[in-house]
Amino acid sequence: MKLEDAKIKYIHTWGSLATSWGINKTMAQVHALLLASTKPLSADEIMEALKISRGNVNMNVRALIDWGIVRKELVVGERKEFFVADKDIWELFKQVTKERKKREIEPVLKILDELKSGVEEDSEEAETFKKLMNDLSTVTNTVNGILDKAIKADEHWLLSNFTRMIKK
Amino acid sequence: MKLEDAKIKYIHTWGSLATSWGINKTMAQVHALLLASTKPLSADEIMEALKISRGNVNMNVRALIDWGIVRKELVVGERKEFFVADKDIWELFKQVTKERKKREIEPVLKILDELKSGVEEDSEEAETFKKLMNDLSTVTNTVNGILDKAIKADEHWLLSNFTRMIKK
DNA sequence: TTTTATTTTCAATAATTTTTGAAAGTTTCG
DNA sequence: CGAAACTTTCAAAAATTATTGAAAATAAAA
Repeated sequence: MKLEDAKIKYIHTWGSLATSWGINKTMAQVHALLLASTKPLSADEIMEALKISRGNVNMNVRALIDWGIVRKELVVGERKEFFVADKDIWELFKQVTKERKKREIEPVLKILDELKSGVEEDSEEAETFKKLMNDLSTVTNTVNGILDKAIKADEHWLLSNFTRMIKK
Repeated sequence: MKLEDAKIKYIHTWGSLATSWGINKTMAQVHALLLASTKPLSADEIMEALKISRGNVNMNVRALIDWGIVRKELVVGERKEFFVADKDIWELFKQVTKERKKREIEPVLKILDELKSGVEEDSEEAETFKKLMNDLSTVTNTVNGILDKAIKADEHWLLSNFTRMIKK
């Protein structure tokens, strides 16, 4: 397979994985492109590579920066901005995990707790409901805790400790 | 707070969490409704509770059954079908994890491996690319392995073993 | 300061995903 | 069998989400 074709396939694959996990496809593709690049890329280069508009590049690059997984890099003698993605994939994984936890999981946990304690009634139905809120909280909290640990862990810990643990 | 209001808020909350993780909102809401119900519900009852069409109920209930998290239940003396969701939230978590792994993660791993070994070239750029494929594989494989373990674990193992491990 | 390059914004448009609802298909019952 | 009860399908419509592109804003250079 030619490198160019492999890159295209990789960018598409990553984009559709992202889509099925609720992440904008173009955002994932811009990130994938930057990951695979040996040098910083300008907005024009991203436009050209992914055949997307300037506005779209701008919005998605901003979002990636906001997520903490892409940064600006100055190129000497150039006036425009260039962008790079950190090549450490563990760092990426941790950063994405951290952001999603913060943005999506934690607010839900808060609401579940409010609902659990907010209902005074104690009919059978209310009890079922409270138990459900409690169970959902427990699972979500456990998952949240595991993710916390993963975020704090270093690569070595994740690879050895965790990996050893999960191999029966 | 009144139970009815709490239920509505819970169904909405769960629906929007699902949306941000790439799961259809209505599907999550139907599931949430069944979870919170003390008795099996018919298509008509779901339509009424969520104010959605018959076709929509049918499609989403089918999808939930396909995911293995909802099942039909016969109600004596009734001709129509009734649906229930398993109340064991760990079971739900494991089932959803299993399906997403199978449907989304594993196919991507396969492609990453193909791409890693499929490129013959060995320029600097090709090497960067192969390293990237390798790193993405490693992280994805590790995550996949952790999920595998979670799927096989029983509730007790998850709660004690895993929880203890993740608490510093 | 003025000009030029570059980035940002955002209303309009396009693409995608979800939902509807009515017709067709099934199943059950008399 | 035929009718009634119920479920499924799917093309069209609606809703949501993503993208464009040109104008406005900003920053650098002259």
